[in-house]
Amino acid sequence: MKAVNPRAAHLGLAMRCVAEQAGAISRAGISAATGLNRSTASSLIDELLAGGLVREVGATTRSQRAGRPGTALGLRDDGPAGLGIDVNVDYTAVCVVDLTGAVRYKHVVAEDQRGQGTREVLDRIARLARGAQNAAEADGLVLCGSAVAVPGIVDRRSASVTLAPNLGWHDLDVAEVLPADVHGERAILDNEANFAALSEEELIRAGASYLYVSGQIGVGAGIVLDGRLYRGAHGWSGEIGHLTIDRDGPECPCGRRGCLERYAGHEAILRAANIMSGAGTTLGVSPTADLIAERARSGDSCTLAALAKAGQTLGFALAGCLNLLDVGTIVLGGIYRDLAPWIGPEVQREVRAQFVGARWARPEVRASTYGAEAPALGAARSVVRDIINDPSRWLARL
Amino acid sequence: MKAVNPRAAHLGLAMRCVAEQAGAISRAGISAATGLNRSTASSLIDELLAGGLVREVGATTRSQRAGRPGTALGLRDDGPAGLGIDVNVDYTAVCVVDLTGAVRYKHVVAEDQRGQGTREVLDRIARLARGAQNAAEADGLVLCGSAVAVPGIVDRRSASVTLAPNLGWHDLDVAEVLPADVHGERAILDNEANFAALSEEELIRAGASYLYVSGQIGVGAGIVLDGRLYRGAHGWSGEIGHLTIDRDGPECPCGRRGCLERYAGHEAILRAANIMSGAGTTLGVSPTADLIAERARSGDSCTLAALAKAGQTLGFALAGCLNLLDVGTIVLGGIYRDLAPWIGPEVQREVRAQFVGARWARPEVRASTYGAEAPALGAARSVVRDIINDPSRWLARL
DNA sequence: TCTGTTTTGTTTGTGCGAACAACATACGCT
DNA sequence: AGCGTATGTTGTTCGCACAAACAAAACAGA
Repeated sequence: MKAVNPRAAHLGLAMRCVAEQAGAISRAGISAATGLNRSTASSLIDELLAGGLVREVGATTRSQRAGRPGTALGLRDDGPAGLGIDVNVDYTAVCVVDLTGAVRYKHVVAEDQRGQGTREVLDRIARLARGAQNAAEADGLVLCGSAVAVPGIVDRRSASVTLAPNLGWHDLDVAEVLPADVHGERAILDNEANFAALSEEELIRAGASYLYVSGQIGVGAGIVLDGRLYRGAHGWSGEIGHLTIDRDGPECPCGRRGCLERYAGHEAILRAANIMSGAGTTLGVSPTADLIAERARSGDSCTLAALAKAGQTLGFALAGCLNLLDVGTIVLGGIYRDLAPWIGPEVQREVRAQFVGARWARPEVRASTYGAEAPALGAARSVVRDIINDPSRWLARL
Repeated sequence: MKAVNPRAAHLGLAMRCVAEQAGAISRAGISAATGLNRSTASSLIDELLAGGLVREVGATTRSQRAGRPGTALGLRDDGPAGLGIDVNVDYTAVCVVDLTGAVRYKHVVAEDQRGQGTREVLDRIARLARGAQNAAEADGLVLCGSAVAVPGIVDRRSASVTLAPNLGWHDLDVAEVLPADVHGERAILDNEANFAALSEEELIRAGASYLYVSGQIGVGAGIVLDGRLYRGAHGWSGEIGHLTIDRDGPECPCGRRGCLERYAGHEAILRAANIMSGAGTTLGVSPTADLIAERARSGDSCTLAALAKAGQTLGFALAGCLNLLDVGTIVLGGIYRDLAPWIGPEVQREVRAQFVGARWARPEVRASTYGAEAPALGAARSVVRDIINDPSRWLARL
């Protein structure tokens, strides 16, 4: 229940136009696309230019047509930037993304957090964040906010971690250690799978509905409907790892039986492929995913069979999700991305067999654009996306 | 990509305020709730008063406080009204709802459509609609639009039925026969379960997320997220009837095995309870649901066992949906509403056992507010809700 | 009963932003 | 070179929201 500010709304409108067709739209083009008057569009662009969000990129848009060519507009790559941090069990990743969505800085530290105290982990995060901030400033960027991806349940209001079992965290205020709240804004917190889902820029821009399936130690999903993330009534949406595949299946630590994780989770695949990594301790996610992929490439029949079975079971579960949600696309992320050459076709086949609407439309199954860096990238992008959607907030703080 | 019209947006804002707290809010209250200036709120209300959407209801809002009492505002019950039509296999229902959401006219014709030609069915719909229109006008109302609920797949753009297998319809333009498009607006079309879900006014107003499970011949669901209906990429969301419960289960007409419908669908319950209605032909939905309820009330152990099993299976399937969507509420509609005393507890128990977040939050399982009239009512309400959300469109046509 | 206080609703002026029209500019085409 | 077309800018008008002032209607207290 809030009154609208037309100027702010129109600034966002113009900004989104520039973002969507960067380098290929002029002031007149924005006028045509939005229905605003040409003079109004000019005024809005002036404000965005002065605020350092937009710049005139080319002298001409598209030639070969009669009439005066317009001056093409694009997002500035030296304006505000977003800091994304992904705290995971066996690695921590930071990245900086500019307004155009390009990655300007990236740093990954592979180190298992489980043996360490909370204080040490937080210190490392703070150090990494400061390093990213320094690098960004040296690159002419200004950090305008930060976002942290956590493998667990978060309370977005207080920006604190409610429970992250694999990190041993509960009721922890992560935002407090970050440098980017210098600007007065606290860090945004969210679940890893949710931020990973938000890394698929192209689908979001298209306003698509999709399910981003993230295979890690567990199996989670980020749900994007009509281009917007759906978090659920309590923020626990996408908990597909414990969908029941077979009520008489193997026991799961969660107390139930036959959960999807027991068939298509990371450890389940390792076990089925007879790759038991050192007495039950899981190594870093990507290394072992690489190991599985390597064995599959070399044609190891046991591994291939394990992947086929995992893909089939995953596809079966996802078909159920499709029947409920009718999303157009399924994105395979996390370890599934690297295993997509073997798992993808199985998923696709199973989905098409079980999806009620398969006769009229075929949901697309694709590998995610980014790998392990997806959560950090999605987190950083969601920061700059906030600025693109509502530039007035950024302009207000000069 | 459309420029905003602040006046229209604020008119909608004021209208929603009045709708939400009808009879208990003054101009000053709207100003406080929206942040708009008191004079602006007055101006908006003047426009709504002149347009016949709002009226001054009481002289005073709440006494016992110092200061001049405000004039309470409420929605007019003699303004524009919505026409809702529910075309089902064994009955057709029409109803008229005024701005306040009250049902002003209701008429149900129980007649099996299956033996009849498309033309005859359409003629009956047109006749019912005209009857409703006449009754509404005699009651001082003005129909401002109509909505049709259909058991099948619709194309909302063209407002035509793509496929309704149980009616024998395909690619049919239903809107053309309705009288309410006199006003230039074509009828809105949607799936039965979707409109039924929209009949839960209270939850929508609260902006809640819920799953409306509609038990009919099949089992469907309407998905409402944050107070808005989610229809899916193709408009096929909520097809939970063919979620697989047991891959080795009984065959289903859809070609798969062990679908939910085979366990918790209407016919499945009838069969399990040993109530086979006349050699396989299903009667009207509510009659047989009443029959089941009657037997259950009389303590028939076979029926009670059948209901318990159906509830358990339904709950199992819904728990999976909850893990994916994390909605706060599950609403049991269709035949499940009348059977809720026996099915509800089973569903609730199963959901709490299988829902991952059950330790921290318990999703509510409730029976739907309305029974067989829910789709028609939801359809009619969605018409008036459109006016409440954007009164400027109505005001523009004087 | 009278007065001060508080809240409501209306009136009046002011300023901002958007629409509109007119004009200047730049380019392609003939 | 001249014409047509599309772009960008400038100045004016208009709609809309806001602030301030004022009137009205209660209540509280002397």
